[in-house]
Amino acid sequence: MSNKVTLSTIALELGVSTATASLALRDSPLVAEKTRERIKEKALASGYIYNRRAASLRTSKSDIVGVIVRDIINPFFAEILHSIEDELGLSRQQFLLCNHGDNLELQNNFIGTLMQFGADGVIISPSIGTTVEDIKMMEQNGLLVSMVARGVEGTDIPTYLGDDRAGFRMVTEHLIELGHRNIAIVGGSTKTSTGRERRAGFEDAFREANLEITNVTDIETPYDRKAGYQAVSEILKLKHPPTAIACASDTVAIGVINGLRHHGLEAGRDISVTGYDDIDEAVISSPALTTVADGHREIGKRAARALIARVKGEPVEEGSRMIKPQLKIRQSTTLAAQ
Amino acid sequence: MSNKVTLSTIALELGVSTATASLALRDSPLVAEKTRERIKEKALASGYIYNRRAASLRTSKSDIVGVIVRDIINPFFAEILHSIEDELGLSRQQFLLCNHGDNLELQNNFIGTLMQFGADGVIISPSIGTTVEDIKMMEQNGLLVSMVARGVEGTDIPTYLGDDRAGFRMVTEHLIELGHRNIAIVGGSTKTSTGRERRAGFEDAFREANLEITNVTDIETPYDRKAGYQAVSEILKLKHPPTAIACASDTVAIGVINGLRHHGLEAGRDISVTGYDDIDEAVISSPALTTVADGHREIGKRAARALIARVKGEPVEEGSRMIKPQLKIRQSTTLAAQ
DNA sequence: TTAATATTTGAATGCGCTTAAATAAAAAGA
DNA sequence: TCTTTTTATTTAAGCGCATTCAAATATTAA
Repeated sequence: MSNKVTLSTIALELGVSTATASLALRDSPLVAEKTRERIKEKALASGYIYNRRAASLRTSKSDIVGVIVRDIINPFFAEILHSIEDELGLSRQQFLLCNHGDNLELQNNFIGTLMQFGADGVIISPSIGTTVEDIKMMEQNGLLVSMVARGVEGTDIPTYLGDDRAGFRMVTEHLIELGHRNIAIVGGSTKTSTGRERRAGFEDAFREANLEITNVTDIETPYDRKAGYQAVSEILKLKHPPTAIACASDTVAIGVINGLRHHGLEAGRDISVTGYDDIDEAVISSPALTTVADGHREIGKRAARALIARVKGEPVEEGSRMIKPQLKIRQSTTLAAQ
Repeated sequence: MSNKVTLSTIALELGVSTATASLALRDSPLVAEKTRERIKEKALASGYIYNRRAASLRTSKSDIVGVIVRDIINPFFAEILHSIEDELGLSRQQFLLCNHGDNLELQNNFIGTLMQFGADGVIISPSIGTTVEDIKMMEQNGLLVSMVARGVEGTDIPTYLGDDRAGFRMVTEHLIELGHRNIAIVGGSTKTSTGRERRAGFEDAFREANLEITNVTDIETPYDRKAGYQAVSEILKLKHPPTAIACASDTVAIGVINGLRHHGLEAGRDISVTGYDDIDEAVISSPALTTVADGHREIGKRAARALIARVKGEPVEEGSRMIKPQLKIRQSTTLAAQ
């Protein structure tokens, strides 16, 4: 183990001051070109490693941000994380990750840890139960915030969302056009704004079509395949089973499709199933999923950009913080059986 | 923004030294009970936040480790990450994540960054091309290493792997028993040890059964659904299409199943398909996937534990670093058509 | 040649914490 | 009462870097 080489090691060996060395390594114009080269060369040759902790202690900037999502196993969040990662990489920020799993305590513990690390900020898809006070507390402690996919009412923190109401209205309209009147909703929770918005979009579509909602089964589940799979048996037990199932996410929809198949039913032929999100998998699953592209990668990117801007003290890019959804009609929906 | 309250703020207000305050907050027996309580109370009341950067500068321990995997979008790694996260949480370590995507440069850049942050160690599933020197360099710079899912030949760094050779032999034996002789292999790369091991296991099974391998198509692809989906058309074009497709991962297998369905073929009826890994999704996909449980969550857990032990200076738990695989026979395999 | 200005470097300081060594205070023993 | 032990607290010295600000040197103008 080579003895640690620090700035002063280099400075000493070269007979300059640490100040000069520091400035040289950061390409300051205050230091002569020749000196700079000598210093940089020496640093490289002696295996110098910049100590960010020391620098950070001095500058009170850490180049660390927190990323908090519900669960990275969910492709929705995994894909968002990817776009965040890309964006952070561009400005050389690293991130500490936390899956809160809608456990508020876990989330807030992690936030405390972020503050201890002197994180510059946090990109968060907040847990159910997160309050305005939680957010305020972060900002007061120097943790800049940017929110993604879920918001918290009553703050003006940059928050990037899909337009769930509009999106869910779109799928519902599509199903109505196909003749479906008895539609089950599977997945999500009315404890989240997202869940409520989707329900509202559903009702919008019916109202717009001058139809009464006579028969709606609403099953709240987690956003995963298994939940969708299991919901099927519940649905098929109903006195009047639906002719279409509108899911709150693609993962749920894929679970539903598999569950139906288990019961001998094929989505897109015997029954219609829609997803939501348009994850990578949607287009290659079978049948290819009719779903809504909610721009989740885009909101991830924008949330990251907003945070970076805030950290740099730049103004946050103007423009809508809500992404327009797009209906993707594929093979999992079909005409309602008469 | 309240002015920063530090140890010395508290010490000053209470008329004690910062040393006492520091010791008190960490429950040192060196400080009187009454004093400790006073200090803790004050700290709480004044909103004191422990500054880890300062502490870390002093102690040269950061409580940060790096986690490097190929791609977190892959459920195999996402599930491994989860078990790592759980394990790290138990000893209050945070992690910086990096998806290298088999880009060596990206990986090594990140490793450099970890050193700058003074990370205690790194849990890595190394990129293709990682050399023994790369690993040595990390250790020499104080970055303790523990490897998972992939190894690097020629080091005695704790490395936790599935037994891919044994596992792939198991699926192959299963397929042979079902009467399959013309089996295609899809996914993976012989550039990785994993890829080579699987191929060896495949050959083991044939040799053991005293069969010649007369007809094997080996398609190297990334480990994702799309790759599996696309490989199908290639396979179906063959003069002698296989009666079974053994995939290198469950994700590939699911892609293959969907691809087959696109061509009107149903896995588990017209053709057999096997996966590998036994990710959560395997059991609820349809048909439920015949696959090998390779204990990936377990190796994640063990790799994390090993690293933690090393960081604490404790001996690394003894015992095998290779997990015994287990064959999971489900519905995606069936007798070979005559 | 001198004065004025621009360029380059160095010494000192502090960021907030930990820790070994030193000191002070209290308790116990003689 | 005076030591000796024991217990409680403080002093002081960094950890490695960035950042004034003043000093030294080089450059130009007068």
